[in-house]
Amino acid sequence: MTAAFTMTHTDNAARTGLLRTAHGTIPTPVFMPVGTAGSVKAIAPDDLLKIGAPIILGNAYHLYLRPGDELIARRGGLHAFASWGGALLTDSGGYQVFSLSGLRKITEEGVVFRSHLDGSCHLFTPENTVAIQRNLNADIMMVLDECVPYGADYDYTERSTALTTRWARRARAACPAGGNLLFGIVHGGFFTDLRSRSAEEICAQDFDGFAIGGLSVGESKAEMHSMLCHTAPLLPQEKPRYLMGVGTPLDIARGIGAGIDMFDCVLPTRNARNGTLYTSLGKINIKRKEFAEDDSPLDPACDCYTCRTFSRAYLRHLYRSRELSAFRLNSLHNLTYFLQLTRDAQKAIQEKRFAAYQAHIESLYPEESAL
RNA sequence: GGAGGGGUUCCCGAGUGGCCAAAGGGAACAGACUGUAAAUCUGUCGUCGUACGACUUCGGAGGUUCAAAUCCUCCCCCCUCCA
Repeated sequence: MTAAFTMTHTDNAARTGLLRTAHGTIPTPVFMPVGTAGSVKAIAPDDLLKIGAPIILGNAYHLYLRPGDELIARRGGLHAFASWGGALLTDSGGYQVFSLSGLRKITEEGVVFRSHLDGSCHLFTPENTVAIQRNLNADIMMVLDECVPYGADYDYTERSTALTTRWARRARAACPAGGNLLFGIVHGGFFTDLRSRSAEEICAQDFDGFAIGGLSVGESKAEMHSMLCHTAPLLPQEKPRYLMGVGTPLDIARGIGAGIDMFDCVLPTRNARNGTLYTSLGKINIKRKEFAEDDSPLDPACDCYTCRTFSRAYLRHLYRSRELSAFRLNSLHNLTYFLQLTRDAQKAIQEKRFAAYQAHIESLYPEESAL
């Protein structure tokens, strides 16, 4: 069986590669738009194709609750149900352990959630989250983990990370190898020795790729960066590396510099819906008065439909008027920007000039770049 | 002509003696958002001042009172009903 991942170029720690899935081969580094409920909010699959998204995310927790993973399975899986021909990665619900912390209880067996939709109780285990993700037919599945909250003390983090490791073994055991890819997740909070131990224990298992979890949970840029730089080199070279939930363009550029291959984040789509847009000139808030009569394109360097067609003044008007097209046009642009960012990074790595490229991105986000 | 109701800070609107620079909503102006409980949330929103504070404001003019958006008098304007 051919390996799922092939590294193609390197430039110091940064690398490019090809990730083979049942729904296409993905050039890395890659940014994966988030489509929690089986839809990248405000964006249809044909738009995703046009902007060159090879893979998107779904979420096991949300899709299990509604409409139900078995209902989706009866329709041929999430690709068929959502008419998405590209690759799919699903999160196990581990992030919801963190984000819905008021609605769940963690035990050795798994996590009991009270549904945020109707309050009903549901048990998520390493085994059934794999089963749910297989019902969805995700090309890449994630093991159930606990995303440790920022500020957790050493003792809590050590116990949580050990539990995530035991869960990872159970998930691997519950999932036949050779089908859908399964990724393990390294935790350890903000303690380097726990990150090292987690990496050792997770990477000793036969996963198809390895993720770094528990970053971008409220810590400073400096803390995140130092934890990333500690952890990324501990992951196997020959497997894909995925930095979960990250991040800003700057975070992504730094992640690539640290040897990460895959990223996902709600930022481009959520911020698009909240009026913050990423451009080749930096971040702008389209709501601002200064754009009221600005007839220039949103981003003169971008060739997305939004930038080719509309002025900043019009986009501001759409946003302020609560026109639904604002969500689509803004999301289309932001996703284009994030996807282009990783494509540009691929090119820079191939041409051995990634350091300069990263420096360029740093210069666009000066207020974030201090370390 | 008669009877009644009403004019509040950009808009709507609460407030009927002091706790009122005046609820609440909207608009406006900023900011946040990182494996999505998010078309969400936060701040500012009379003037000056970093702030304590000072000053001006509740249709207009006068008055009562230690104190008035609130009570009294007159005036201006708006709405409803009856003739």
